Amino acid sequence: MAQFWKPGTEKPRLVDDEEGGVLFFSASASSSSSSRFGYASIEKQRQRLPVYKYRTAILYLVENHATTIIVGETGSGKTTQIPQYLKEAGWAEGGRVIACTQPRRLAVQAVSARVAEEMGVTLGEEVGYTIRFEDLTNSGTTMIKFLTDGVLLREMMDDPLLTKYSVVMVDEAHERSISTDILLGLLKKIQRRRPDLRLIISSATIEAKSMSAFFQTSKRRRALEGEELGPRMDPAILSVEGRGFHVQIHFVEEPVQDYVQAAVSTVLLIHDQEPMGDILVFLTGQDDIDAAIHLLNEEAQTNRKHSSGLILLPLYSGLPRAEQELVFSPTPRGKRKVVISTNIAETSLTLEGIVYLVDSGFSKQKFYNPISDIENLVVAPISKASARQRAGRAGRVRPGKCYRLYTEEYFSKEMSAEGIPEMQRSNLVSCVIQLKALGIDNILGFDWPASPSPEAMIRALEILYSLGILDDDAKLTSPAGFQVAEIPLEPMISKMILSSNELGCSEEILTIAAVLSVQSIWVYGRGVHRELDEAKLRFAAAEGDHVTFLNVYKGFLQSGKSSQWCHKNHVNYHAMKKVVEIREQLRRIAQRLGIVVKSCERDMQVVRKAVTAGFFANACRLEAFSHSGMYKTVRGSHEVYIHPSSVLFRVNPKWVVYHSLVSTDRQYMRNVISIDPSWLIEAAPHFYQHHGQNSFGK
DNA sequence: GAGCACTGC
Repeated sequence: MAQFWKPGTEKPRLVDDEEGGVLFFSASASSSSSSRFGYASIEKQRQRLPVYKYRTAILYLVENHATTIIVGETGSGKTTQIPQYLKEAGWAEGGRVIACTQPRRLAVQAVSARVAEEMGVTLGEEVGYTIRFEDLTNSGTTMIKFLTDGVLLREMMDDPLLTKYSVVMVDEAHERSISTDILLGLLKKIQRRRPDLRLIISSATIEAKSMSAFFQTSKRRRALEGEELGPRMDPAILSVEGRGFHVQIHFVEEPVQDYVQAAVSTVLLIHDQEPMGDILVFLTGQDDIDAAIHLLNEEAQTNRKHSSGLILLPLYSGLPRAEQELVFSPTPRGKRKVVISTNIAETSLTLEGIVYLVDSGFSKQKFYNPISDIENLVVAPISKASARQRAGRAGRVRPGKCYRLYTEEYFSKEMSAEGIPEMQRSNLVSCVIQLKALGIDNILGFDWPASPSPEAMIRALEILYSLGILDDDAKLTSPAGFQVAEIPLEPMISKMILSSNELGCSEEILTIAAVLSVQSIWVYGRGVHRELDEAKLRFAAAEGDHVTFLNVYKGFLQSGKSSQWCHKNHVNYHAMKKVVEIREQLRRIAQRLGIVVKSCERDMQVVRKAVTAGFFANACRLEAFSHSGMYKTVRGSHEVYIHPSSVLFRVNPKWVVYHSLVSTDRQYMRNVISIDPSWLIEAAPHFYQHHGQNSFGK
């Protein structure tokens, strides 16, 4: 056991040649372990950040290149400093604005607050931010604006050339979210019309080359532009080192059979043999995490000396807020904290004090099959980029150790360098409608950083056509198409809202739309399934989950939005507050679109019709003679089941539509409502035209 | 009979 590990090293930093006119600054390899001193002035602190050494170089490159790619490791200070350098160099003069996008709302808020503090200004004035539902900027005074990439996309609908921005910095571009990829594609287009616009793409090492290739304009274009004044069109690449400490990498010598068991053994091994310091374990989901904690607890009972002093903390998004926050509490003296986490700890939140890292090499990832139109969540191997990111989590406070539960040979020979961009793993309905709203007609010919499959594109176009959002020429219909594009929700939900106007149930449908937009309004946790089921029964509606949501919402309002009421009923208080907030936003949007907000009172049939009008593509029929509750999708005859969390579980109405599928050993429909099949033909004659009368018989 | 993570006027 003691010789389980074979030390290895991380792949060295990519230091590349200068082919194709790409300028490359290599960072010095110094292990920057300079410590921060307590009372240094903000200015001194800023100068100590690794990125400070590159201030002049960055400003030079931005001045002279249309696109600059910054390869920066965590802790380099690039996100907070570069926008300030740009402002100091005059890029915000004359009413122009410097934009910096982030993939996450929380990051936008945190970073903008930090920058405002460093500049000694009030947040919302010179430095501001915009996220969905929150605009803390002041047009006229805001010079540096942080925003989510999705918000910047929305801004393009009003101002396609982003004329008020002088520089757009796309941060964390290596995460390759759908909105980042759309944004990169559009920014490249804008550059041709606006030579004055500068782009900064911040990316992890491993992605820098493909980013550079993407922004490289063709030789012919460059020859044409060569004579003109203006920035060079070829991208520059600059590498900035981070502030992380060295992390020693260990691989297993033989492949492991069971990564949960291996993770547990490794935690015990570290606890046995290594000095104090907290451990972070990456597993794939709640199941794995609960199993690992169970095994470690068992160990604690049978072999006390092995595991005494371990504090076991699960971490995943579905965990109630209070339990999530335990991972941030300081470790008591003489104890060792073991955080067992999903990918949430890889990007979304940062744990301080982690010294040991156990990497299973797997995560749950979404995949999309355009033929069946089904998105699956499956356990899949992570990429080298992810492995590297995970390892880095162990070196934030002092040198750390990373234990990888896969072999070095597997890492170097089989693990893919980078993950598959989300664009190539998703249903593209939302993406297509956004591009259409931005006036991009030739979607199949769009210049993407990573092209989605034509099948997925065609499937999205087909569904949008059936929803009446696109016409025969694949243009947005008026008014429905333009209205759906305005609503910041999944197009199927937006369509449901539009239909509710005609059906006279918009009050109810707005509530349902808001509930479907939050993760879950229920509190679920280990060992409380039965209590949750009982609580649900108090609200359960025979029609299905959507109508059940209406009952919960009504109860919540009647309780005076009480957190105690939520606790008593296993309802997630934070989720319900968000529902109220989103619903209010949707109500305003609906009114702006001319929707009359009206209640259908007790008539749930119209509510079900409105849901069907949006979700007809997800219609399923119970298999006759099936006692196992097996359904088949009307479109593709795929085998699906009602999720056990649904109020219709075991009720099994003959016809249902679902909101989403989750797949484990089976495909489970989540959020299900019973319908009458005749509504399907009413809602989408084209979609179901090839089905004869018989297939809809009762 | 049971849920990776984000996000949008």
